[in-house]
Amino acid sequence: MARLPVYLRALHVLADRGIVTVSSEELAAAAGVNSAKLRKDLSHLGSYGTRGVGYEVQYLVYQISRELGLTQDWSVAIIGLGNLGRALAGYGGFASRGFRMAAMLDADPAIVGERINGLTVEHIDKLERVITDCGISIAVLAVPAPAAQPVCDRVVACGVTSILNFAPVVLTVPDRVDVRKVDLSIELQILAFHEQRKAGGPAGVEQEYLEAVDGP
Amino acid sequence: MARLPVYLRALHVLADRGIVTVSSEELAAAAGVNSAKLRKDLSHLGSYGTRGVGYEVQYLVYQISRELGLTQDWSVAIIGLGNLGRALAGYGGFASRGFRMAAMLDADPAIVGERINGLTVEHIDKLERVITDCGISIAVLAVPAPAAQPVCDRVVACGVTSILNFAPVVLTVPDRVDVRKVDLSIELQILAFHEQRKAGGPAGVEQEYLEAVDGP
DNA sequence: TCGACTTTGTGCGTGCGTTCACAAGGGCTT
DNA sequence: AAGCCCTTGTGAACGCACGCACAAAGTCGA
Repeated sequence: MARLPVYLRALHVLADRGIVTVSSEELAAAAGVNSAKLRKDLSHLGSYGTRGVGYEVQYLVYQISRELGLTQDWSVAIIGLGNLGRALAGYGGFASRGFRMAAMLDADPAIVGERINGLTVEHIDKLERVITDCGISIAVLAVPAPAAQPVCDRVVACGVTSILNFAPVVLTVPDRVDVRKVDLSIELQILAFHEQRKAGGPAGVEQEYLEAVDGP
Repeated sequence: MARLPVYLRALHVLADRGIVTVSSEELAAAAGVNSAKLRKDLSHLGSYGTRGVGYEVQYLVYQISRELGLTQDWSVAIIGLGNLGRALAGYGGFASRGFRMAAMLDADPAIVGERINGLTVEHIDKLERVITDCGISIAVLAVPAPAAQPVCDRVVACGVTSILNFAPVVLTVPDRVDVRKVDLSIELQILAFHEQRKAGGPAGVEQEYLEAVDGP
């Protein structure tokens, strides 16, 4: 389930506060979901709660981490070290969750060779060798839109089966490969949509289009 | 619908290629969705297709833009100009879609006063004035986790009703406010989950936990 | 030891989104 | 002008996820 990471983060916060036990009601509130939904989610992992008491925080952290595969380390490659790639490279939330930044690749000669977060940026020509040598299992694509599909194809050819794509394109991959997409522009557009509805829905109709195309 | 921006982007690509007309089948393939779903989505906007022919690309671009509220300009404030905030400030996909970067705010004295993308970073103490003066309707939060909720509260108090949150916390807001969350760490965790399932599911059970806690 | 209280785990009804399949409708050819 | 063919728009079935509400179960106090 896609909600497990949210629960996990809430549990980490509770653990840091020294809280030992938590009820489904409390945890659900912290995670921003319905308590019945949370209990059903957790029950799919097994019966880890104690009736009348709740869930033991540390134990639940471990169980969810194991379910998510965070008890083992995953080697991640960042491809494209522009503004966004650098932000990702410096993002602390990765290393603390079992993700190891293992390689950085870029096509720009001005960027290749630079050291970011203790890693040297390699040229993308070495992609195949770097991915194989570093045992990369997850690739993060922060490249320009036109480069995304070609780079994706090369990465997949190396055996990578998980891709996090920040480029605003729909990637085509074999069935065995998982792709998750983060599109910053789309998020803003969805907000604009709701914002507009609050303001009273789309203004103008056919007339407006004709004016926009032909002039008034 | 959350898919409209995807359709819109696909249509822009088609328009750039000089394509005048597109069938639901083709557009659906370009957007990576089922053709029936696409037709149903579009029919909710009105009957903009021609049976036997398809949809006129330019006309559809306009209709979707209008539905999404992209025919008017939205003023966006970026709060937090760390690595991620800078990446967002420099992201070209915003300006080209009717979003205007109107203000930048940060708490770090080393960052305040800096010019990024033609805008001067203001101190967060001026948040209320800047948001009011610039007519901000959408706020982008790229601040550290502990700062997110307080900043969010201040922004909401200024009348902003759309927030794009990059901080890894669950924001509490009044009902009238829309919040969209982008959590980079969660995306990676979901990929790790699927990656692990491909590799044969979670390894080890109870024994592993006891070892992790108590030592072997 | 027993009873009352608390909290988990889950069966069931509901509502939404997806998809198939087809009828309605417009263009193109003859 | 008429018929064929293509594509849209949509009715209906399916499946899934959500949430209510309750029984099972375990704890705590007397």
